[in-house]
Amino acid sequence: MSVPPEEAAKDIFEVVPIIMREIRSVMRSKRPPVLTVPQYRALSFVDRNAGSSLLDVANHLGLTPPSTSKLVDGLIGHGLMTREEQPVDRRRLKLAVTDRGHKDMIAARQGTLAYLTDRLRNMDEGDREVIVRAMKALHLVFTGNPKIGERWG
Amino acid sequence: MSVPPEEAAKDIFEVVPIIMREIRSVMRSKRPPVLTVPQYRALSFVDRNAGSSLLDVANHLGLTPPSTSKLVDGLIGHGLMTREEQPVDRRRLKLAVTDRGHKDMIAARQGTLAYLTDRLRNMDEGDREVIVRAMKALHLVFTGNPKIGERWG
DNA sequence: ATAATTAGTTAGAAAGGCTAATCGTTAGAA
DNA sequence: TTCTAACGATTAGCCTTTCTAACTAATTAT
Repeated sequence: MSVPPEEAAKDIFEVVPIIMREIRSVMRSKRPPVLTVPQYRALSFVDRNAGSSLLDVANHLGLTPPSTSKLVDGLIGHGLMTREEQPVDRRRLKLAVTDRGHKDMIAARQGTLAYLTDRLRNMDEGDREVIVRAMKALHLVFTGNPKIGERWG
Repeated sequence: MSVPPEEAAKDIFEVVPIIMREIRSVMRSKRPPVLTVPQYRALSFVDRNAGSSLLDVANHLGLTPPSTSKLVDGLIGHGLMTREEQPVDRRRLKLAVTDRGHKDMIAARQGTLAYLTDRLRNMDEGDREVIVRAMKALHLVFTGNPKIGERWG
């Protein structure tokens, strides 16, 4: 039986915001320290791509450069990231994650994954397989990249 | 082959924020009028459940009553919702969506669905079926409700 | 050399979220 | 029945996130 794209879109639009709210809520509930979802995403990205510029991060997060600048300001203020000048092109920043930033990022990830894992533990195993396949397909559609998981190194 | 809950959790945590960012970005890009995701969700809920109280909406959105009060204030200020007193219990509000609120909500929904549909159009049909099944399973896990789609009336 | 482009920041506004305190209404118990 | 407890909603005050517009500094191209 055929599944039109409209139907899949409807279901995604219904369910994704619900899950996202849970994720946000879990990440906010850990304290201290607190990492918001964008903060976590920024740390994670720079951690994987050492020496990223501000625009690299902005593109990855889907934020404007000013918003990203403020976000990075905050992370630096909390000692989770550093901002260096590059001799090659003095306009471009060279961002890097500090040890503490790395630790906080891992902690935030673990906390959230533990929560999600717990939610998924009692479900039908076939459903979990379907979810994994769906996430891979969606990742491809929305990023052009078929591979999930580089993020986790 | 067995899919442990940890793996599904990881994939969800990777992919859901990406999709959510797209949804948010599409909803923000329509103008005028602009509806944010929580605004859309509040309108949609009240539209389906005419006469809802503020707490009903707050529970649905997962927000505190004060936050919801502000959100509703904004919607009323833009002429998208009305707030009435109930004679039965004068503490409880009776919220309702105006014609314009209904129209804006439909427009926001259509715009977002059109975007998502477009993204999903060129994918393998089997993948779409997997996505639909995954969304239903996730909806059940995160809401306790197996049924998606009441939202759309 | 000067103009255009690029990277990033600052300024100012709006939205969205929280907790704590308050007000009016209703329900329950002495 | 009265008085107290609980409930629904708002206000006040705070902080964060995001935007757009305007700016500075550095680099590239004409």
